[in-house]
Amino acid sequence: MERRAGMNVYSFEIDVDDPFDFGLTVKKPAGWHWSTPFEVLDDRVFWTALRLSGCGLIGLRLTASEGGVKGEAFSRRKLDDKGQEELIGRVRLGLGVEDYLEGFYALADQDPLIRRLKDDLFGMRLGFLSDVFERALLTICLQMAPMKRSNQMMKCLIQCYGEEVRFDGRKVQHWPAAKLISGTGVEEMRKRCNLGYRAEPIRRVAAAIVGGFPSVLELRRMSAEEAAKALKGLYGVGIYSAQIISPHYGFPLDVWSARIFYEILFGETPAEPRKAIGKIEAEAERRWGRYRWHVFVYVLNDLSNLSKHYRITKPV
DNA sequence: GCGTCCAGGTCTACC
DNA sequence: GGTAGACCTGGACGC
Repeated sequence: MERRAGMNVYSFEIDVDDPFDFGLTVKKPAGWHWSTPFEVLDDRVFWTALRLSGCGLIGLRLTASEGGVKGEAFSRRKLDDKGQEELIGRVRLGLGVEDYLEGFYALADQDPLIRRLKDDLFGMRLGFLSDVFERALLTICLQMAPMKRSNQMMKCLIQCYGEEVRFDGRKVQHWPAAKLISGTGVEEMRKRCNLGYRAEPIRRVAAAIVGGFPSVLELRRMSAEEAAKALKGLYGVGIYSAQIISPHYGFPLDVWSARIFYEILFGETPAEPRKAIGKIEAEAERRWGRYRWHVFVYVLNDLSNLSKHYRITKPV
């Protein structure tokens, strides 16, 4: 641990087995953020932020290295042993250190879709850095709204209620803290960020987090079923959102992804995608089994290439 | 310019 | 246990 420009800097290294592509992992081609929409990738260096339970918001600089990643965590408060352990656990989860890409890629021998995905996005791991509250904000904003409006709501939440951390000559804006949102009026949030009915579930999820709801690392230690049950207990979080938030592998189909997977699996556009979800889930389970989450992430990040070979409806 | 429709789910009431 | 209807808002679309 050293001091630099008024910040405590904790350096660490994380080994990641091949295949591993750092850039594809932290900045997925479809544009989904790894931790916050305001993080920055510049060649082999990535600046982002995350919130640790005992230390608040910290800045994170990650650099691709031989055999993995070198990291520096910038914090106002010194990271104690518990904080360091939490940090390493979160980054390992984010980098998908335990994703079993070899098993997924082995399917390429018999599945032409996997072969194409492997060629296009070789080394992309599936993890995400964000914690339960940030993932819940994402999924609630995605509900019943076109992508453009979802992005408007998320960016407004960050700009109106979020925090920023300045470190290493950079500034990164990050999601609001659950404690702040749990104490903010529903009506104020609704009007300020045009959240509509979503303001109520956002405040109630925040209150649950403040009340001791399990962190993403704690959910990881549970079974997939236990984690899903806990998440579905949150007001505003249903089956779809729970699968997005959970660190266990799922197959979270909404109307948009259901349409895409139906087109890929059955070669035609479904008249009613929502009603086809059960059929798609069954076929995905049969064809890809435990790797259906791998397929899900790879497909949604490879649509521009896949659309040259499959008839895929463009998103709204 | 104005009215209508509907979107990357979830909850609740009702049967 | 299954299902219809309501829910905010703003952009797209037709006229």
